[in-house]
Amino acid sequence: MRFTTRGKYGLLLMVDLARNLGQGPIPLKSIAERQKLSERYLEQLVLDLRKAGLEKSVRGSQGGYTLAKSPEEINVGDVIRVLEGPIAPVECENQMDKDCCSNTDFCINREVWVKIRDSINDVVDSISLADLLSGRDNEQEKIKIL
Amino acid sequence: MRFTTRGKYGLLLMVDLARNLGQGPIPLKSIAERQKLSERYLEQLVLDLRKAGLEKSVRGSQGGYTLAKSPEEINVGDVIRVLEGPIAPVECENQMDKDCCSNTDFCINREVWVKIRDSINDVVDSISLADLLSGRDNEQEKIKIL
DNA sequence: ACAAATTCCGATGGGTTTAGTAGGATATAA
DNA sequence: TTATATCCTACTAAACCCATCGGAATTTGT
Repeated sequence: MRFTTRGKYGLLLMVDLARNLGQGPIPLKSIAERQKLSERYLEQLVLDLRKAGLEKSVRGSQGGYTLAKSPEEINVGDVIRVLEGPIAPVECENQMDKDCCSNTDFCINREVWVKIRDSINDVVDSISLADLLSGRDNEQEKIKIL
Repeated sequence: MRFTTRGKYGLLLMVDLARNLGQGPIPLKSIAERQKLSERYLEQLVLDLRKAGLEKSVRGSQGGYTLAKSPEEINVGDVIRVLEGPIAPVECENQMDKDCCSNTDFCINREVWVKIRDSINDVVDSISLADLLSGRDNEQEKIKIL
């Protein structure tokens, strides 16, 4: 039950952009260096993020990327779903919302998968890039861990 | 973000055993037929489930498997963690509970991964095999979907 | 004693996915 | 015109998933 590096790196990328807001377009090279990731691999991620309307790009020398919206308006869930696809803990996603197969054991278990899906979506949709930068919940988190 | 078929099939297997409780040991062959799964593949899953103490086996003719505990005492989370390993949405699990790397962007994002992990564990630990059989939450679920 | 059923266990293999790398086209600033 | 970047597609090595296979060990029934 893992996200791939697409989601992991993509969120790093977006947080980096959010932190460097207002400095003009940020070239991928500098992000790759700061985050110690492959620039070439990040290229593929930003491509999807831009197409999804989460980033804007400026081509050519002095070019780079900026967030297309403010950090408050971009949720972690937006980023992750673009890079990882829709969150669905088991296959049969298209039917996960339907009452399609109510007499099999799979659909007895469907309750489990639906609840997992919903809980993950709730978490990622409740955290914005701005939240991450401000560390809003970090203290709660530390209390919980200790 | 998917579980593998191990978790999916394993839960089917356990629900099947729970349903056929009190009928003596259930041979894998009959489970495989009912659930339309490969008996050979299920073999590998029950091996782990038995070693983890969730099932008991009886070898030889007329043998099979039974739940090692009552369906009320077995949570979905028990089953899934045995078959899929610990729930951890990104790598670095061993350190996910520690305050190990507080100055990197990864650990700014750690808040996200920790919350996802906890929310999944909360869901799967709150549902027992007995809950699934009784369909306790199914009505809530249908209301939510419609 | 023997045959059938069944679990136990390790090895192997084909297909898919992941995590990049590579090549080259296009656009822009200086 | 050169250097810097993004854009886009194709490729690849390694890992992982989903089984299948062969055969040993155990138990019941005849």
